Amino acid sequence: MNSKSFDIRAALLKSGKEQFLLHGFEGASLRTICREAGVTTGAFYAYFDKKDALFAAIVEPMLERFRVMYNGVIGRAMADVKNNCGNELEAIEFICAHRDEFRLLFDCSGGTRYSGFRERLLDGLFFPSYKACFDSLAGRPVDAGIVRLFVRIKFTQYMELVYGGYTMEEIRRLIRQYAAFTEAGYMRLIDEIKIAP
Amino acid sequence: MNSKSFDIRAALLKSGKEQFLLHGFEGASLRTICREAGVTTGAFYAYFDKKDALFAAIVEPMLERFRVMYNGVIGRAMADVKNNCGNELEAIEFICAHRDEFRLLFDCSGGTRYSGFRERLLDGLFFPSYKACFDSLAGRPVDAGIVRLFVRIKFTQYMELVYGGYTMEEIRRLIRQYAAFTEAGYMRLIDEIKIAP
Amino acid sequence: MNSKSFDIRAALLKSGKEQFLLHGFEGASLRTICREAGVTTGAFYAYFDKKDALFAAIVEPMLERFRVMYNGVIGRAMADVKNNCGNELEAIEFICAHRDEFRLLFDCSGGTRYSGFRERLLDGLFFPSYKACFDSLAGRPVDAGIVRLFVRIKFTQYMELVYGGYTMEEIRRLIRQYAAFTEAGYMRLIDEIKIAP
Amino acid sequence: MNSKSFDIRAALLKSGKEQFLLHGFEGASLRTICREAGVTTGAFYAYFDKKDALFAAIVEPMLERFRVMYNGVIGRAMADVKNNCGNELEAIEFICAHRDEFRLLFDCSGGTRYSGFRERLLDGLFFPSYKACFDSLAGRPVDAGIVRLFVRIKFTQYMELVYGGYTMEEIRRLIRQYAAFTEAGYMRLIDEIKIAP
DNA sequence: AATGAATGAGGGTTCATTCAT
DNA sequence: TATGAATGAACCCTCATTCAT
Repeated sequence: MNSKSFDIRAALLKSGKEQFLLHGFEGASLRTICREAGVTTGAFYAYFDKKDALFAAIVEPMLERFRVMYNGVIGRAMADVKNNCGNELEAIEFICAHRDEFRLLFDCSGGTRYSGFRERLLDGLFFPSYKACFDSLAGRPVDAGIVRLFVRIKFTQYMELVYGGYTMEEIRRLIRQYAAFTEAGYMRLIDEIKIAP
Repeated sequence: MNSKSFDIRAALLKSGKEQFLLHGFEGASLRTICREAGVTTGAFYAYFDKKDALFAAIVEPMLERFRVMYNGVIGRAMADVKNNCGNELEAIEFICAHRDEFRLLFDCSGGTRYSGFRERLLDGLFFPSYKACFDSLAGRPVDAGIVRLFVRIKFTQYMELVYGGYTMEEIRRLIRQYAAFTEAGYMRLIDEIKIAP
Repeated sequence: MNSKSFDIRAALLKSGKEQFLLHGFEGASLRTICREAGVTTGAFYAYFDKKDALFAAIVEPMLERFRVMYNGVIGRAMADVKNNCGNELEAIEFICAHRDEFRLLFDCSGGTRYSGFRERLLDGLFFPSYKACFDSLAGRPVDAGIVRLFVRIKFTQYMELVYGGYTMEEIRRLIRQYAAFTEAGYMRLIDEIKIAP
Repeated sequence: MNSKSFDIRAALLKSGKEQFLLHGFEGASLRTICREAGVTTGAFYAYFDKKDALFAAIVEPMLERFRVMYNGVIGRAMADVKNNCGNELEAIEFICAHRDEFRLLFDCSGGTRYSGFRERLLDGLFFPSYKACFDSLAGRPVDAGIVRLFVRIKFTQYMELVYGGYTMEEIRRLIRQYAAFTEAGYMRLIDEIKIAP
């Protein structure tokens, strides 16, 4: 792969990302993607098998690292659930650094192999790990519904930060400010989990 | 408009809502919509100018009432910001009662004039009214960023409830339960808004 | 279906038959078929689901009658195997009357649901019925290989008549002339089948 | 042409033959042919002008020898038309030895310059030589139709043997067996040619 | 001699929209 | 008012062929 083909591949990834974000996977036109990349439609298929492969190539490199990272974060969060703020910040920073890719996965992946990614992530990855975390904290199985809701709300809150149009610097500040809002309530939730059935 | 035309129009609105929810605006086929409504494609254009007009006709009646209602809610919330929980519950009940239409606007409106509805709602409607509310409470302009975040987070929390598959009864219970989590922090936020620059 | 749509359907069947015969099913272009029929490509799909459905619509009506007729022919041939010449003439006349459709099925059906039609016809329909016929004549199971060969050769001979560019009148004459050639040998084959192991 | 070019050319001929047999000339992909040959698409055009030239290069060497051989066979058949069975066996053996190439010409040549090869072979080569043979035997012009039919039927019979999945040994045996069927009738045909107008 | 990226037309198919009836 | 056939552009994708390297 010489530097020119690298450029074309990169240009396709770039315009693909743009078009998928604008119109969703199915709504985006390969012709437009190619035109924006300064390439004919035929050339596309020298780089990607199908439309779906372009989408995958945009998100997969990030996903690889996300999977690795998330396992580390969740491990540490399990070990120290009260002070998992630092760990979560790490995760948020990662997501912020790849906010486009996550938006692709959440909102623009209909018709790809990643369709339903958000639900699988929440119910298949975040929920089980948080459930285990809370169960361990409470010393007993806590209500699944409340955990599920907690996970989804926590997650969407972070997504608001990510998609709110803030810079990473602003996000760091907002999280600090917001901690004032959540910490007191968070402590109460932990207590309630420990006490209530 | 006789009763038959009314039926056809209603059938188109119904099947349009179904198909838009299933496949999004751009993904939905007008032919399928017409077939499901038991109507020919030609007949469609006797009732609606274009595909987009069908979408608008589905959401607009609800939007009219929502705008009216929201102005009422925000007025009362302004008057009693500490106990706006009841007011918000009214709004949530409205959204729950029209959750399909809101989901159309949030997740299925790409390609319509309502594309980006969520952002416009948050930044153009909710944010200004909450900002005014908080400014009035604090007696001075409070930090716009923290208000904007507050609005977005509060909103997404409610949306999780609305789209979490809960019944209205469960939602009421969850909001009460969840209040344990938010109240303490909420009070602190109010304090901070009152005190901090 | 008004007379105009009937015309278009008929025109599509006609130009489809022509193009499929010229270039085979896969080699034929739907755009060309439509152009020859004086119709846009989009219109095609008002009459046929897919390219394959056009092919099916061309051959299926004839096939229906062929199946019925063949069962009749084979029944009579079984009853009077020595003088089945008349029966076979009936079959040949039918095939001649639909020689284009048979050529489609034999030589131009790659890629359609009828792919391999010739082999299925010979091995699945003609062979079993001739085998039964010969077994009954000989009073014992005759060699399957010789029957299979007999069937295939007999069949291809007839196909030569059909595809030889002869008129039906010429074919009748040739079959009569040709009978002089085959009859003597045919008698010997029957004898051999009766005697040999 | 060094040995490497020879290898590449040979590899292209080999994979070309395979792909043309599998998918027909038009259905076969030049890219696949090149990939199977372990060669880039660009390299192909160092050896062949166009796709069609590859097809020609596959069948032409065999065709050259076939034409030479056929002229010899027909010469001897002319000299001894009654016992031309041995001569024909020679032709069949040749075809068997190159059955792939003949199948390319008969069934896979649509779109090449050899399209319609079978008809040209029968009407342009076999028919005239058999016609001359029979005219000479009868001492006068015999009916062209009956000769044409004779040629076509004889040919298709042999082709059934060649493509029936038999070994050369089996084919020899079947021809002997089948002679029982044809000989008697064949004699009558000769007589008829000699006598009838 | 050989590469393989790039072309651009064409493949089958679906689409929102129009219009003669 | 209502039809539904017809349009023609656009969809994703594959093709034989070319050409700068």
